[in-house]
Formats: sequence, structure tokens, C-alpha cells
Amino acid sequence: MSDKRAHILDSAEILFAEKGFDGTSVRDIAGHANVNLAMISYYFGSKEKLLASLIEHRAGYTRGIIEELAKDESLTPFEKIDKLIDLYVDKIFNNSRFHCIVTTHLPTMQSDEIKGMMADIKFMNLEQIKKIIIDGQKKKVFGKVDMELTVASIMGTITQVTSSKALYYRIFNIEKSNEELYNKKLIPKLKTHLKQLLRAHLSFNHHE
Amino acid sequence: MSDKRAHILDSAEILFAEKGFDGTSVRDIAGHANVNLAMISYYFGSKEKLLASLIEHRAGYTRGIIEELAKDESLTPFEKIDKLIDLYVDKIFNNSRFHCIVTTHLPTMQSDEIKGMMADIKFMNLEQIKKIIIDGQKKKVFGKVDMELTVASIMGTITQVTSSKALYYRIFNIEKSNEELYNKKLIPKLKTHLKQLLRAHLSFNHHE
DNA sequence: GTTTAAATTAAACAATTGTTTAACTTTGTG
DNA sequence: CACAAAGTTAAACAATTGTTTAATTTAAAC
Repeated sequence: MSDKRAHILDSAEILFAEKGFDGTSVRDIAGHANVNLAMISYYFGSKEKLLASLIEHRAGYTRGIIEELAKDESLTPFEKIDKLIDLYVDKIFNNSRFHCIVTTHLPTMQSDEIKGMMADIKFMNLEQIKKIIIDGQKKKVFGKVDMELTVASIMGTITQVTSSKALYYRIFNIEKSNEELYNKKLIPKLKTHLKQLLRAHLSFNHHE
Repeated sequence: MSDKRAHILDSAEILFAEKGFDGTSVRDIAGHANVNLAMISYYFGSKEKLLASLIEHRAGYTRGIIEELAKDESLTPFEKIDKLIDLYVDKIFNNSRFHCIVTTHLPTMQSDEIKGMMADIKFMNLEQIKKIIIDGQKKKVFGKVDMELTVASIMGTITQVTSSKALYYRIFNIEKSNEELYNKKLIPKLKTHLKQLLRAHLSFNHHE
């Protein structure tokens, strides 16, 4: 991929995450990427196609990792859940800008193409996690739970935390600029909480 | 409140929920409310102040109900949690448009005033639920959990479900237009799931 | 009924938007 | 070098935006 093209995508990601799709003008992106305004139409066709390109560029990023995890026979179901949580949390915090776009900005988009891409990402996530849960149930390790809503709780918890950054800065008493400390404190807490939550929830016969 | 003022607020709520703040023009709102364009500036001052008025108008709507619940001495901690979940889920599905604005459109706003109002709403929710959990812990009914993240799981699950409407229509095999059926199927499922999830998570000594 | 304030209107305003154009460099190829 | 394609540019385009103005109508008070 051309240097300039990649540069535009990077700038778009930064600005979309920060100010949203509508809140970011093509001129903003061009300015941030230090390219001429017309180059964006030239490379991507339109602002919306630029966003679609960005999604496509990023979405395939970690695809496959979870597939492997689901197949892995050397792990117990609970170990798989723990590893899944580690993977998801790390993935999301490592791609926090893109995750911010997906969770807070894409849902507001009107475009059917974008909506379709979103639905696909969510559906894929859902199916992967479902496989792990079903496997645990077959092995009589997990009890009966609502699969879809269990996945919603996992994803929802992470999304809730990442989209309420300001709130958690306040709760943990961290200065706004100190993102490193924030992550260092929050990530282990979040992982522990999710593992504990799911361990209790998925345990076979946990409600006597 | 003047008829016209209320009418504008209603229209704004509908359109903001559907198309977002940036996606809705002042002319759209005026057209939908059947009032002259200038009336919006006349009544509210600006588009952004209109949004602030809407938030203020709606936010106080159910405030107080949860306060009462927290104080109620006749309920066991788990009964309180169950009732809290019923309250929240019902409240959110009954005000789905406003909830949609709060969860998917407000987080994208740049305005500091709006951000402040959002943070206040979240903080209030957090504090109310915390009270109930702490009470249950004092009575040795609930175990030790991360309070903030437990709340994040409750709110996050609900938000995840409501913001992925299209996905759940697909999962439950419901025609897109049949919202009544969708609610009738989803709401009980969601309530049951959350109660089960929290019962397992909060139980004292659930991890042996 | 006259006067004063509130309500309402159509029109204009200035700014910004995404996109296109047409001219120009640059680059690579024969 | 010559020539064609790709890359790059400043400028213009048409459309839409939120807000304001100045004029007019309605309502209320005296």
C-alpha cells in the first residue's frame, strides 16, 4: 500500500475516533495527513468509502486467533474462557482507537454498507464465543445459560468500560493525561472481574 | 410548558435517536414538529441547547425510584437486585429512544456541557447500585466483587443488547417491523439472564 | 381600543461541507 | 528524449448547515 494511502488511513482513524465521522471533515483528515484535499477522493472515492476501507483494513487484523483458540484441545473449557478474555481485552486496549470507532461511532452511521460490515463483525465474534461455550456444555463443565446474552455481557462489559473512560479516570483517581497508569490499573481489574463473573455464571449447577 | 416547545422536544428526540445529533438538521426538526425554523433558536437558543434541554427534560424522569429501592428494608439483597434489574430493563425499553440517544449518540458529542451531563447520569446510576451491593455485603449475603465493574456488566449488557437490535432480530428470527414481538421475546430473556448472572456473581463464597 | 410584549414568519447570512475540475508535476517505460 | 500514466495541486462547485434579521401577526394588559 502506498505511503500516502496508509498515512491517510492512520489520520482518519485518529480523527474519527476522536471526533466521529460527521465531526471530522475531509479537510481535517487531509490536514492531519499532510496531503492535498483532493487526494482523498483520488485514493478512496469518497469520505464514506474511506471509512469502509479503514474498517476492512483493521477488521481482519486479529481474525483467526480466536478460531484457533476454539479448536485447541489441550485446554479445559474454563481455561479457554480465561484465555478468550485475555485475548479480547488485550486486543481491544491495543486497538483502542479502532475499537472506539466501532463501538461509539459506527452505530450512528446511516450507511447500509457500514451497517452490514458492523453486523458481520459482531456476528463473527458471537459465533466464535458460542463455539467455546457449547464445547464446555458438552463436557458437562458449563451449565445451561443464554448463549447470546452471555456474549452480550462479555462484550458489553468491555465496551461499557472503554466508552466511559472519563468516569473510570474519576473513580480510580487518575490524572487525565496518564493513560499508561490507567491501562495498568484497569486491564488486570477488568480481566479478573470478567473471569470471576463468567466462572460463576457458567459453572455447572451453580444454582442449586 | 408551551405546546410548541414540547412538540419540538418530541421531534428532536425522535430524530436524534434515529439519525444522530450531527445527522439531524435544525430544519429536519422544524419540519417534523411543523414549526418555523427560527422557533428553535427562539425557544432554545441553539441546536446544542435544545439537546441539553432534552436531556434535562428526560433525565429526571425516573430519578428517585432507585433511591427508594435502595432504602427499602423489607427486601432481601437478592430481591433488591432482581427488582433493580426489572426496573432498569423496563425503564430502558420504555424510553428506548432516549436511551438510544444517551448510549449511542451522546458519547460522540464534543460539547463539554453535554459530556458533563452524561457523566452525571452515569455517576448517579453507579452510586445507586453501589449502595445496594454494599448493603448486601454488610449482611454477608454478597461476596467480594469489583463494584464498579459489576455495575459496568449490568449496564453494558443492556446497552449491548439495545444497540445491536438488528443482530438480535436476526438471531431470534423476527421480521424487522415486528417490534412488539421482539420486546416480548427479548425482555424476559434479558431479565432472566441478568438475574442469573448476578445471582451467581454476587453469591457469598461462590468460588470455593 | 390602544399599547406593549410575545410569538411567528420568510428571507438572508456567513460558514462549512464533500466532491469535482482542469491544469500541473512527477514518474516510469520504451 | 518522448510519451503516457499516475500523482498532485489550487480553485471552484453546489449544497447544506446553524443562526440572525427585520417585518408581521397574535395575544394580553391597561
